[in-house]
Amino acid sequence: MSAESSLPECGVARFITLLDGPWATLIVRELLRGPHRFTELRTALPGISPHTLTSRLRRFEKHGIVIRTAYPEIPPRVEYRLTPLGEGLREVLDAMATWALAVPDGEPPVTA
Amino acid sequence: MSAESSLPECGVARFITLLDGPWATLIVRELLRGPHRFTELRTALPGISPHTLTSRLRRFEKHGIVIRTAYPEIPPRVEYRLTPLGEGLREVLDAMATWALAVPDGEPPVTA
DNA sequence: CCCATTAGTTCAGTTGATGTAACTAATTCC
DNA sequence: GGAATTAGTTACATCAACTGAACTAATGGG
Repeated sequence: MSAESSLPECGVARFITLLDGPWATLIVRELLRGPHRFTELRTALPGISPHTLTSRLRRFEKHGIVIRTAYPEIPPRVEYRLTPLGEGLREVLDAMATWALAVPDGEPPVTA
Repeated sequence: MSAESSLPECGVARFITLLDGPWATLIVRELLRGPHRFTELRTALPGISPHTLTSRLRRFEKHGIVIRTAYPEIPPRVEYRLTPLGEGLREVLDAMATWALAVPDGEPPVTA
């Protein structure tokens, strides 16, 4: 059963189903800067494994968030770019960043 | 080491550090509807374990996102409510929901 | 006296995601 | 001929988050 295809009705629940895990949102953040090749994404996201990167990209592709374009060259070249739907995430990430930057960084100084 | 206190500089990375895991965002969604007691939150979020709920709530409290108020009664009564900072998440969740609802639900019809 | 209630805590156990390493194809460069 | 490059894939091991059940305190009710 492709239960993974049926998204929750609640918008918020739906969002976190699509962009779960620590990497998904970060990948989108990079793609928002422009199209990237597989290796460029790996470089931009230190620590991500090719396995994880591939799985996230595949899911995005499946849901129409990114477009994968493979050029028949040697060595291979593949470009990932956001679709208009994916571009719509810019507002969400902007909202996230705006809010998060307002959160005090460390512990409030121990005044006691 | 309280490395957990130092948040990433990037707003987006910071956000997902604060609201990680599948439950964090859902808890905020509930709290956005108004203050809740511990048990009310458990009821509103079927499947969450008390352990997970407590840990999320503690983190939120630590970062000034929620306020925990314990009334010295028997049986105990504890109320969780968002701080003004936490209320600021309303815009973020709204953006998430708005975007996610625009994502087609199932597989795109096989037109080929 | 014993049970129910509330807000947790603690322990242990499982699952799923994530990372690591190695390996592939196909062509160009040396 | 052999190395390098790119975009993955596969298998395997690991790790952490999450769950579940049981247990705590303190008091009111039957």
